[in-house]
Amino acid sequence: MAAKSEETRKKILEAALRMFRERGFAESTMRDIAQEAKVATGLAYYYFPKKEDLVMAFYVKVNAEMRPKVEAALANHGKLEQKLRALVYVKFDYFGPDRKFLGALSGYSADPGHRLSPFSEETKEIREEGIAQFQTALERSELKVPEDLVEAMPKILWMYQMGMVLFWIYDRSESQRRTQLLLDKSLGIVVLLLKASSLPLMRPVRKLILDLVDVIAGEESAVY
Amino acid sequence: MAAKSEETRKKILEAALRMFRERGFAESTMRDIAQEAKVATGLAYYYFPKKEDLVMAFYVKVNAEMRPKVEAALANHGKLEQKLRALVYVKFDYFGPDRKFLGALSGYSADPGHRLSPFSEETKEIREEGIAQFQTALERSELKVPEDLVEAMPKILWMYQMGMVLFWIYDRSESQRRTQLLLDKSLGIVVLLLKASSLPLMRPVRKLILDLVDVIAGEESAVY
DNA sequence: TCTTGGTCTTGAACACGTTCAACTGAACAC
DNA sequence: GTGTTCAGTTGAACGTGTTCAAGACCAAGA
Repeated sequence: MAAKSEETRKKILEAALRMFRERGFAESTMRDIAQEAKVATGLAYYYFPKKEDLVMAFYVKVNAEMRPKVEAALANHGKLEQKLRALVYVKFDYFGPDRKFLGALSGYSADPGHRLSPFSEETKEIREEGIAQFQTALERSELKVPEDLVEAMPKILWMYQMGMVLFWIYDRSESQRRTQLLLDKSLGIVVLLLKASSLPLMRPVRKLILDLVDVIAGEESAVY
Repeated sequence: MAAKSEETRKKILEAALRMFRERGFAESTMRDIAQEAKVATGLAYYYFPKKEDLVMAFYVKVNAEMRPKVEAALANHGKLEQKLRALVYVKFDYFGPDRKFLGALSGYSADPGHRLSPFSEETKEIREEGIAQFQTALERSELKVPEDLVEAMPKILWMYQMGMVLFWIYDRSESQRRTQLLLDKSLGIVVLLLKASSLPLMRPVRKLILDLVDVIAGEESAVY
């Protein structure tokens, strides 16, 4: 029965996450994790070929757990600003207890070649789910996004969110007050810019931005 | 005599850089480096307590070697756009042969807590020298930077440069054509925005941006 | 010349991520 | 029942970054 195997896998993952939270990523050795899960070292590697894979599993787990809250945040029509704020806060809430341990990881975040990077092939599914959230947020908002921006806008907003999360992870101010501030100040600007972008006058500016997005997020691109 | 010691240090550093370039950072073991330098493993650690310290030494070395070229690029008055482009190109030229090996490192780039990050305490000196370059570029340009932006503008431009370099490092397109494109498209925008920012009408916008910069780059901040 | 005190230098040892050959036991075929 | 297979499991072993106790070397003082 596959149940037994699944059980073991779960036991190891849970031991790992417990340990990551308590002491941090680097400080938790695979030996300790295996011991905590009461299995041999090798077995941990049987289920998670790399230590990083434990982190990938963590991403997936948290992502799944967040889903209902995200859906709640997007449930009905409403102001875009509030929806964006809500989306970001769901992430802060769920990653909250792991902020410190995420910090240890996010060295990788800038390297799109690294599996744990939010821009990597391996995290593609999670990333696209994230982008889709912003698409929904836009659709259910008071804003009419210009036709030519419809495709790029969710990506841009997702990027904005990643920036916020990254800043939050490294924010050493008490209760991450700085992130709070940054979010307050920048959200308004983002929405304002979005509104302004609809003006007919702005057509050439939109073209410019789209070109940039194309280069940055394009097919054979470095990032994404 | 300190000369002997200096000699040994240099020998080790050179062996390391040679090896990093040939096989990459992760692939060069400290044992190999020491052997290549014909010393015991422990001695490499005597001069460079961590493997990373070899990289720090590399930063410092390249930074020093770049200085004359940078000064040449900034020598006389001229168009800002050209100066900015020149500054970025000096970096590309000097880091060119090491693009691949930089990629292996720049995992760290997002983590301001990591010594090798361009935002860390350890790289402060290099960073400030870089920011000063942009200050000079602004001073010797055709542009009159509004009083209230004088302090922040060099930092913003330095950030812009870091973005370009990061993108370049990960750019897998042939001859980094994408970076080329991005630079072409974005430089114009940057200069345009800078010019537009001088309009009296833009005062409140400037205030907004300065607030943002304050939060992001402020004292007890995460970044910087 | 001998002693001393410091700077250099050595290689073995340690902890960690990771690999692997060997073993166990349950499911299935006959 | 006996044999076969294979997912699951074990712990020893390997290569890596890093540490460290011990020794070599050398300049300066006696």
